[in-house]
Amino acid sequence: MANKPSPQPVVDTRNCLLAALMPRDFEHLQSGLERVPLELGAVLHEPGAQIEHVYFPESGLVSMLAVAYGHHAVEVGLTGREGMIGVPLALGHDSALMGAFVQSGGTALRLSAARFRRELLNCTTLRQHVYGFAANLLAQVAQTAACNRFHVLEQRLARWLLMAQDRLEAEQFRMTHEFLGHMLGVRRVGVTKAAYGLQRAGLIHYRRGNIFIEDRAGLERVSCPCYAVVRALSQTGLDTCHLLDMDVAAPAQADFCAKAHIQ
Amino acid sequence: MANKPSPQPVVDTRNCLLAALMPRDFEHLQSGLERVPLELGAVLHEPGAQIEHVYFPESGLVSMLAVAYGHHAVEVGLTGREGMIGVPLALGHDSALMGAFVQSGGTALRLSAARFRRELLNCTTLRQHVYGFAANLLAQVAQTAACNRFHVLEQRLARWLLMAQDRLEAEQFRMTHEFLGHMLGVRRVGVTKAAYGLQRAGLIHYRRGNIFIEDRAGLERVSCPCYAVVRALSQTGLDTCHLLDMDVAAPAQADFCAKAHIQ
DNA sequence: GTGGCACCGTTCGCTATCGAACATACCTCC
DNA sequence: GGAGGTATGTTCGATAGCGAACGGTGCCAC
Repeated sequence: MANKPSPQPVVDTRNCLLAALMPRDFEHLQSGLERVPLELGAVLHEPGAQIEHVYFPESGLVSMLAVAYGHHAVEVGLTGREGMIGVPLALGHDSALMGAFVQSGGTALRLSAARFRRELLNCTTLRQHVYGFAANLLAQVAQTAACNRFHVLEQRLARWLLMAQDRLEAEQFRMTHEFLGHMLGVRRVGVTKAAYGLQRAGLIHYRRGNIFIEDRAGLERVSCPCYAVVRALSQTGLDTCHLLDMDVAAPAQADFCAKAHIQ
Repeated sequence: MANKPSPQPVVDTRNCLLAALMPRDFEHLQSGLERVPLELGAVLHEPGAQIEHVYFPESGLVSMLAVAYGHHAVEVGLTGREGMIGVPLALGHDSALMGAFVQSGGTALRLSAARFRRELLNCTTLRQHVYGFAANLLAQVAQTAACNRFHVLEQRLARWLLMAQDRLEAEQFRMTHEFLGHMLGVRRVGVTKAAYGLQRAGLIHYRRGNIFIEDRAGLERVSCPCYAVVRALSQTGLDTCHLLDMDVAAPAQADFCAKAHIQ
């Protein structure tokens, strides 16, 4: 806790979990890492199937999906270069609990499942960051569950766009209404209506599969507060590497329970 | 991995995570453990607040809640003696990510946050079981998110009753429509209608806050498959201590993605 | 340039659930 | 044995989203 010389993270990758490692640790890991493209639409993990590789995205966007038997999938988690795909493995569970699906192309570093488990045992820093991300993911998934239950589509769409923009670090990205519908668990038609609303309000505009964020602050206003909540929760607790230089005013967390008091 | 004499778990507690420890480990832990009643309606954790204690239920039922700002809470996770309350702490996150609320009274062993973190470092077995439960929880929360989005109330109610029965190990338990409404994130009236449907079908019957499960197999039929899915996922991977002597035929997991294929 | 396709816009009838009431039955306590 | 509280039953109008369909429009390939 004293003022040790602050560790110089290796910046050989843009993935936050790996970039936070000490040079020594990262070098040790390097022989197992393989840089692979994340191609749009690729399925990284099928739910229930054995995990072969874990992925550390460096760019792009990966959705984690849960499937309601007989229905479509919904997105329950979303990560970019701040996280990883394969959290269950770190928890000792060798099959995927959620589907993982590339939403927006990029690259990732991947590691075999066996190697990942070994490294996790050897490297405290890696373990800390991976578990920190696991906690964030749990928070995100839980909030998404509530959000899916209560908030109307327009709010949820705004939230999704904000989350995507944070991770893609761009004002514009490719994303059709059809895809958004799959993520939000609604029909394409529903997305069109909601997106039209946001466009009319001057918050976004879109055109043939390209979405442009026009007014981010405005989007934050119409989005459900789940956006800010997840962001705030992910900043408390373990000080993990964080991609976002956020300036969000943390919402009043104190009265969550008051608002939802049972009885 | 060889045939060591199979470890004799201490059966000093009915909590599965703790009961799975070696005698030596459990004894070491004992000085920090305190048996406390879980009183119906007690709030064990407030979301966002510092975690003071972790709880290992021995009986009773604890819900984990996520709050949609300005709305009610929904249950995103449910545990009894097979799990614990305070998973984020094991992941290095010292504030609660979800609310925790006693649904049905019982007792728990509790441990201070600091002691828990220490023991977790020292005891491999504890770590394995806690992380295994964390994985199960993640799966449960993710599935609940999808379930809340897609399935109709009657199915979800049936699922909830099954989960509760598994954990309470009884055919009958106290539970009003009002409470169920809070758990499922719907109005009391909605629960009354759905429950009435289940009662007419001879699957349950209820009376002034007591619910009796009459036909478990029937409930499993009308419940959404999320019930079986979560149960199945929690049985793959790490072989954690499991409360349930289940005979469920694992659902066909292979075609999850096929059903939900994104194009 | 024209055919085909991917993407977006719109409509219609339908259903689950909502919010807000009000009505009834049972249990407990004095 | 009545009073009051708790638990369940019922109703009414409103609405978000569903499923299915069809129409338009810009882009690209041939």
